[in-house]
Amino acid sequence: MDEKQIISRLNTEQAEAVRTAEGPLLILAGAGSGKTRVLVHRISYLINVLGVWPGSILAITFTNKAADEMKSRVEDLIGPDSGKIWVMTFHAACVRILRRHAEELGYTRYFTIYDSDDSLSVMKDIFKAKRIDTKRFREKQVLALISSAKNELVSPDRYAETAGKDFYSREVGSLYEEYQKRLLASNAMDFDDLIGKTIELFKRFPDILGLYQDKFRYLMVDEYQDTNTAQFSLISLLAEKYRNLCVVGDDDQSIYRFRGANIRNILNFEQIFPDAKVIRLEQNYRSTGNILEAANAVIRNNRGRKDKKLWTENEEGAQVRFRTFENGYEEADFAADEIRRSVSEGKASYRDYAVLYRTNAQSRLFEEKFIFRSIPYKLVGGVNFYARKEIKDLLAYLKTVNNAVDDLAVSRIVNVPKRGIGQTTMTKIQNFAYDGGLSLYDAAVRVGEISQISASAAGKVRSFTGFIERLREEAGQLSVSSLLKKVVEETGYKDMVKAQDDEETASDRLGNIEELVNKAVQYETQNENPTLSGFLEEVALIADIDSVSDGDDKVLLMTLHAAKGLEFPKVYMAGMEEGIFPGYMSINSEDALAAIEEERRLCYVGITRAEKLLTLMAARERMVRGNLERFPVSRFVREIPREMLESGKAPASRTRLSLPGSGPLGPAKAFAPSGKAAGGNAAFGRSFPGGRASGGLSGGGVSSVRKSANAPKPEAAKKTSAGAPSKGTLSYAVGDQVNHVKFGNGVVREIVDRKKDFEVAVDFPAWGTKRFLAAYANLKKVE
DNA sequence: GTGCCTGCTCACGGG
DNA sequence: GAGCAGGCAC
Repeated sequence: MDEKQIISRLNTEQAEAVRTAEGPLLILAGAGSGKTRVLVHRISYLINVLGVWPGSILAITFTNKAADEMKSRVEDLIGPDSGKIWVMTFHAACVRILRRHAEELGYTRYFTIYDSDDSLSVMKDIFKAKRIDTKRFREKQVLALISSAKNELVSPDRYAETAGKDFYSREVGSLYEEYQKRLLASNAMDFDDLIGKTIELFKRFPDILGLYQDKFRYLMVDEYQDTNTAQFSLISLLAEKYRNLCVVGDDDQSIYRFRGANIRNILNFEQIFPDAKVIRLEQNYRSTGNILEAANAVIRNNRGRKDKKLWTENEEGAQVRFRTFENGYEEADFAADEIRRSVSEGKASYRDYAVLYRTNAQSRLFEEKFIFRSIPYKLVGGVNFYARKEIKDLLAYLKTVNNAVDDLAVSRIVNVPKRGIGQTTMTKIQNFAYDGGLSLYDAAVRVGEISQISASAAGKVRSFTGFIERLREEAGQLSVSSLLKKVVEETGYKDMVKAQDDEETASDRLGNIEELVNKAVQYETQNENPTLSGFLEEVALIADIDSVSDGDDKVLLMTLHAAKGLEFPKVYMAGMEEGIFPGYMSINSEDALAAIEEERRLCYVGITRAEKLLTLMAARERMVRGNLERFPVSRFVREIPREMLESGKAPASRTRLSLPGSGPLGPAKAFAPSGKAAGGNAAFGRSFPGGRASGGLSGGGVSSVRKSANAPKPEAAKKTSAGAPSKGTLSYAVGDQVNHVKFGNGVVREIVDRKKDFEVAVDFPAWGTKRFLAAYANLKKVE
């Protein structure tokens, strides 16, 4: 494709952006203004017109889905050479660099990537080991602080320095240090480390940085408004030498402040790069005039944004609709009914629709109604596939084979499925590992040297390590999927699932296992050089949204966050209520102003997803965490001038809220739906406007449901009798001194002959009298 | 050693 | 409403 062809497909501003190949460039790309089009054509221009070598281009996106889309569109334009371009997410690019240079930083190239669940497990272990009072510190909170520290490039050392005398900060600092120590010992990095360690690599080894600066002479960053300080620093380092940095973003769509996104990166780009060229893309090709006007009306209430106004040549289209309902059920039913009707009348396909909401918890009602009306849908988000227990277990086997010093993976699977290696044995192995500076796995291999472990327990440990050894030997010859299948078969994992779950759950989980095997096969076919660590890496970096494909004729259900970058002919935005959206957390937050502006940007993102028809929905009352709450209509709805909204009849609803005027809101601080602020008395917590205390709804009703759900099943009796140990005889009598693993030595005070076993009462000097069943207590007579 | 029950806590968004 | 730690029963 030559220059003329490329330019002919673009408008004036787009063409200018494509032609600006050298120097810093900021493209302010409004929603639906064709920014992917610009990026793709810019790459084509660099290669086809300027003769740039494809391997010297690095294009960074935030999701794999965006990267894949860009890759395939570039391939359409320039052909197979496109494979040489690095089009990938921040995290993937960093992993690729780190695998090559991990040794320099004290890791091996087989390092494991920890997701947030993994990080939480590590932190819980640390809390236990350091006996941290969980009333004063919370694991998640500490992790959040560590994460923000990493996003701001604050090392444990510097954290400790700046903590000063503040007790809390000092403690967090020491937890941060310990956390990093454990990750390094496990040859593991968390998501933030992937960025941070790459920066560390570049800063400590200027020659390595130089290598990549020379390689990536042309840098492009998509969704630039969502970069955090660390990511910005990474880009700056790479761009320092040749300064060919093109960033594309929209400050109005910055919605990831909570995970460290620094909106100043885009707002101050021209200060940081004074010679930067700025190009604005303000023509929208996606939405109707009415939808765009509504979006503009909402977003103009934000301060501190770059001035811009989207416009379109598209038709005005239908008015934006606003519907109110008695409750969340009616809201969901309305959308389901409309969708089903217009599809059955042949006016639309399921894939034309998306339902967007603020929180994942809101999806349930829609799922119910969609199932009830047989509407095919796909739920994006919620519990990530790779976060499911069975998937994490099986992957932990692969991780152990790949990186045996990953203590977290080892402790996850050492007794899953059950092989009789319980907490007691594990504690002994852990102590041995700790004393000798060994990994858990190495300690387990040397189980014979641990004197307190009985021969039978040691045998069980050996059969585990033997199994891993065999897998490791075969890993060289076997494909990833064959290795995975072997793990599933030889551990008896499926039998465990069938035995411990009810039929429906078991079939779900077995399906997930099949799905994982499929993913492994898919990975092998799609990669020229498939490796075990390559597969684990791909799996670690995948996001739920990545699985959404245009092929399925399904309604999409997802959060507003997940919807960024997507577009649909018809969009429903649910839960347009004060307290839901904007959420009460932002209304009540310390910097409510900034928090609500971020919510407003989220609303803007939602509105601009719609091409032809947008429906805003609100319910008068809804169940929030088991409590019935009432919320007024969202301020965002009120920010759209009345005459722009069509608030016609809502067939599913009998009573409708009248549309409130656009006057100022009442006191925002009134929201405290969780009841926390009221010192535990839930009735006082529900202080919604005009609130009536609907006490009594939570307690009794909920627990009676739980009871009936857990009614004993007929097979319960069978299970227990099968698993019970035999009674046998005792090696000690009343008055004897005995030893217990946890409580130490004590004196037997009483032995009672129960039907199946002896009940033994023992006096311990430090613990008082404890009662055990002999078969389980494993008491040993002290001679 | 393990499974089950209970009470407690937490609770927005996600790579 | 859900997930989890801790206690209890077998």
